[in-house]
Amino acid sequence: MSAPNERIWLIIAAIPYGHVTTYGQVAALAGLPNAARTVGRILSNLPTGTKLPWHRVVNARGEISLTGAQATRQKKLLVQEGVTVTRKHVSLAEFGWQP
DNA sequence: AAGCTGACGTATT
DNA sequence: AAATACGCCAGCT
Repeated sequence: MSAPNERIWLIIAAIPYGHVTTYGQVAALAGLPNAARTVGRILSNLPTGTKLPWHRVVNARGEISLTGAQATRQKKLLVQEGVTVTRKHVSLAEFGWQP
C-alpha cells in the first residue's frame, strides 16, 4: 500500500453519513490537488466487500460517474442515506463537507 | 524501466 | 449541449 492510497482511504472513510464529496476534493485533502483520476482508479480497485463509503464520492458536477448497474447501486445507496439524487445528480444541500 | 489506463477536471471546439 | 483534447497521479503490464 502506498501512502497516497492510504490517505485517500482515510479521507473517504471520514465522509459523514448523508453527505457526499467529489473526487477532486478527496484528492486535494489527500495532498494531491490534481489527482482526481487517481482517486477514481483506487476506488475501482476496492474489494467488493469494502467498508469504505465509496458511494459518497461523486464527480465535480455532483453526478455519478459510473454507468449501468454500478451507477444504479451507488444511487440506491445514497438514497438510502437520505441523500436526494435526481437522475444522476446529487442535491447541493449535502454537497461538500468540511472536517 | 517505459508505456498504457482510468469511477476526474477544466478548457476548447 | 455534447464531444474532444490535455493535464494529472498512482498502479499494472
